[in-house]
Amino acid sequence: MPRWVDAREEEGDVDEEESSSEEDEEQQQIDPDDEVLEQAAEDGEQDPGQDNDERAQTGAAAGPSGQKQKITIPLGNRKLVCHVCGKRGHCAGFVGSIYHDCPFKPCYLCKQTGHTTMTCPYRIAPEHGCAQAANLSSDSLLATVLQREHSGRKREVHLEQPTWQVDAAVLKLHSRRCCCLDFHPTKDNIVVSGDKKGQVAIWDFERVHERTVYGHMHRALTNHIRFMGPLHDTQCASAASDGMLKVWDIETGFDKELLNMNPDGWIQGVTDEKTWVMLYGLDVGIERQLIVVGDSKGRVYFVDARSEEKIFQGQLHKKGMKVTTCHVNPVNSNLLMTSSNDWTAKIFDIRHMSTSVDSDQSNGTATKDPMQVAVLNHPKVVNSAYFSPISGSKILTTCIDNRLRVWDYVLSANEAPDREIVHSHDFNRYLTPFRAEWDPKDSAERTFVVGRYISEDFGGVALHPIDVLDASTGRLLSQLVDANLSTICPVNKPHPRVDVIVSGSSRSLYAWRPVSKDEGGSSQAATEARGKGQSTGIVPSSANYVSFDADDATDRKKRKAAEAAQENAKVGKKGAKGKPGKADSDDDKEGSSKIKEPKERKRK
DNA sequence: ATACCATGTGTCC
DNA sequence: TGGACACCCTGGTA
Repeated sequence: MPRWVDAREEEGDVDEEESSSEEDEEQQQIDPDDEVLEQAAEDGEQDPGQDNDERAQTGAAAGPSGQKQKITIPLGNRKLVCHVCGKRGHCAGFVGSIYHDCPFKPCYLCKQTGHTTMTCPYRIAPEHGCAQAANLSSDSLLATVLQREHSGRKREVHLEQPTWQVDAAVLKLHSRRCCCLDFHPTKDNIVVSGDKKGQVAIWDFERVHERTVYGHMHRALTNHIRFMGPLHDTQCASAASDGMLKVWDIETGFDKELLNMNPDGWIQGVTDEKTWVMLYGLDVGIERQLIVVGDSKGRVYFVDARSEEKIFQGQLHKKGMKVTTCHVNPVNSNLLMTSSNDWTAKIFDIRHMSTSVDSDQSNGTATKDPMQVAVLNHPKVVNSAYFSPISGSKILTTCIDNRLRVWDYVLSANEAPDREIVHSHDFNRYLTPFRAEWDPKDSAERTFVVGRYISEDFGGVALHPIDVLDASTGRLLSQLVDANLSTICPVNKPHPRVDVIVSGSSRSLYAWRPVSKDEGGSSQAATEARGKGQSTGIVPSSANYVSFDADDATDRKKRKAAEAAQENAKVGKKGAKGKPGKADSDDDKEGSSKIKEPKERKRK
């Protein structure tokens, strides 16, 4: 299916729809430059405004007015229309597994003009375009490339890096896309996840069928989940867009509301998007059992998990801007870092409370704010800001300007970052925001993990790898791909104790483990396939796949009937039963799967 | 198979 | 300051 075909075209009379696929291919392989130049000359007198008008017209072709003219796209004449810029003569889109940018748009990766993503120097550079922040400007691009050429590309090869492979996967665990993850503080094989509809799940990635789903922990997007620490290892805190901060038990599903920002609920005609408050960034200071949570209005709240009371509320970020993450320093729990849509991350010292500039005076509870120690300015929204996990002295931020920033010392946080790493993760709409996460097992505090937005061609298959990067050099250490995982993985977390990375992608969870070279499975094959330019695609891995929502079109009706029958029978429900995905069917311990529904049932 | 849609941020006026 | 709209390598459902 040609992904580049625009809906507008389909509304028009496409006269030669039946043009053969070879023809299509031929058309798309036209050198964009030639065609573009030619076309630009042709369109010389046509300004962008007109373009827009034309677009609007065609878009409204089916509108009630009916007088809009249909456009005709004579494919035979190679008059392609680009759905990105609306100009004719070229088409942005996939050709096979390789995406061709619109030549009139800046590079998707580094956002600079003059080249496309395919030829972006940062994409080719061995250090992933990593540069001292001061050097990072358009006129240093050449210098970056020069330096690369001087120092050689040998550093790209790092044999000691393991190859990662999906070891276990639970497909369609959630009913909506997965938004957050956290690992159990004491049990190495347990991960919890939350989804876009407020569903939370506990999954055992060693016994892949073992999972528990609580259907309606929240009534909206679960933004963050954090375990309450080893002494309270069945307790989780979660913050969601329904404005609730809850602490709940993973074994019973029993939950307590610690904060409800919208106590009156949604009142039709009164409540709107402006008055509704959502909770975003969440962290737990384990020692003090202090829950820190930010909301959609730039406010941050401290809640004492023991007394279950709010002990602080303050406007720490710009009004109306959401606080995307909160992080308590792992060594000095007095230090708090927040990141926000107001293009900053900030560090606070919560020992020193000073008179607040604009905290909420009305309820009298918040008259002082923690002392602001540093402001980390960014050119765009900051998706996340985390202290390094062991010493707490480094800082890693994810910003939607496609740069990952590293500060080597907290004390220099007020200055420019020590490193900026160009990396494709600018996408917030439709997807959970990407957040780069430190690997807590790396004592050098260099390794971190982040999902990649732009796809890469792996032997004829377009996949979105998960990148393991070195914060000290910007070097790409590993890229995790699997043939069965074709969707983007915005949510990734390295395990704090064992060699596991868990990824949340769409409704599914995947657990990756390193494999040695000789037993290297399909993922390695996939990685190699890229270099060898194999066109055969990737062999499915032999991982323990289990699906809880068999989505085969052929099975769908059967499943619905079965679900209906179950529903009627009103038996303690297990959800759509585990269907072994690929390789394992011997281990289908039906009895061990469980969906607990203490309050409401998982799905209809 | 295809249409549609939910959705967040930036920019322009 | 707020509304309109562009963005345009999504994933799921009807």
